[in-house]
Amino acid sequence: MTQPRAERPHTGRRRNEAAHRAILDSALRLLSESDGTPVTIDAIARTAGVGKQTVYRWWPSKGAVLLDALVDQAGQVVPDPDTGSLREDLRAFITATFDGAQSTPSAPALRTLVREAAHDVHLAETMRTFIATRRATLRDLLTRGRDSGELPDDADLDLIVDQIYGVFWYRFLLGHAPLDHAAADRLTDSLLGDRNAGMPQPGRAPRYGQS
Amino acid sequence: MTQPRAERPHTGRRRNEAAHRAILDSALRLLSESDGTPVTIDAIARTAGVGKQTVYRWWPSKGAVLLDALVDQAGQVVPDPDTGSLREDLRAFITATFDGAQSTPSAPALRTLVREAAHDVHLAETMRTFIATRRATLRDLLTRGRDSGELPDDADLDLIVDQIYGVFWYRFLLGHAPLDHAAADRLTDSLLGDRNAGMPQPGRAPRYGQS
DNA sequence: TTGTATCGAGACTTGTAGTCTCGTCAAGGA
DNA sequence: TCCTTGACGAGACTACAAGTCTCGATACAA
Repeated sequence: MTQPRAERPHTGRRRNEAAHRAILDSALRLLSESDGTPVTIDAIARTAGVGKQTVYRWWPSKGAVLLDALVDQAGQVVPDPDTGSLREDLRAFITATFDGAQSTPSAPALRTLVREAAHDVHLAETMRTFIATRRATLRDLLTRGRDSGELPDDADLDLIVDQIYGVFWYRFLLGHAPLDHAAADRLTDSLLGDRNAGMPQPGRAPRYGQS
Repeated sequence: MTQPRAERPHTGRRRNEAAHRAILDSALRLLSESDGTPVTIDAIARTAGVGKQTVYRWWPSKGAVLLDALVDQAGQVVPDPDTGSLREDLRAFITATFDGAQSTPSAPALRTLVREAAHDVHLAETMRTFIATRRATLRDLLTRGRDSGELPDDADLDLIVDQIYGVFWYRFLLGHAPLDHAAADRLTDSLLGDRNAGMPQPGRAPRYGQS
């Protein structure tokens, strides 16, 4: 794992940042315009006015380009609301997740990306870590809620996380049902108990102690 | 849509049922043994001792072969318990769904199949209808529960269905958390209210009337 | 000016789905 | 029995996409 860069500074022509940007832009555009058919490297390079080798000089695989394009525009902003109320935090997180995937022009892009990930090991791995940060944030949010007594001590946080992301991906990929604010609200209430939304209730007071 | 078969009975050699079976068996075996790499038609035909054209004489695409192989061995048996208790019915349905996908040797096969479906329109469509029958059964089960008052009238049945299948597919495909009986139980309780599992409780009595 | 690394361009290799062709084989009809 | 018909195994072939390789041109620094 020697780094030759440390020995000799750099000679020769520098990498072209403009080409880098053009590739990302083309990738994102093609991804957005895709009707489900996979986006090809040839198409990306051609529309970016760039040689294929240039693409592979910056990224190791097609999947890496596509994911980078999407991340680049979506930003790495993970919502992490902290209003003091678990219910409000959760509602905000779910709403932001739903909105984030739908409002941007990247919805079809993200769908295409998932399809590509099914065959691209490199992309699948990168996506997993991308998703993991969001899962971790959500889990922290739930942990706060459990510590404050808004969730019972024996609540299965992983199951709650999976119910949220399960519903999200399931509806996002199949598109058979909406991912709107109403759905976010109902999902929140379903997970925290929908009969007493926001209202304190004796039978549900915080419990300290192992079940 | 004329049926020439009605005019002239049939002449020539008949289709070989043995070849048909051999293809399905080979497909299923390769699917089961697959480590994630896609199963090729060449491999199926070769291990079945059959020409590629014979495969395409029976099925329109690779995906059709794979799905048929899986359906053939899994059977079309959709669990539909009716014990009189929604909670028990739901628990049984979820447990059966979890078990069905995992206990058989078809778990890796099903995972591979989903990956293939990402690129095969024909397969994706067939799979959608396959899944739809299961969704419908689950929805009927929930409707029974709502009619009997075990679910409130304003319960979002579609959301419950999606929570169940969302968690199922999410965990099945990612494999980061178990799909065991404990998980099925917790999911059931989460959806019906986990604080009073099986016990009648005044504050949660069935409510008739729109919210 | 010269050495070096990147550039655009495109030929090339590899792998796979699906088609086409060929000689063979089985089944029914004449 | 022989002939027609259509399925059979085998494999060549086409189409297409990922990724590699090569080439002459170009930009930057010593």
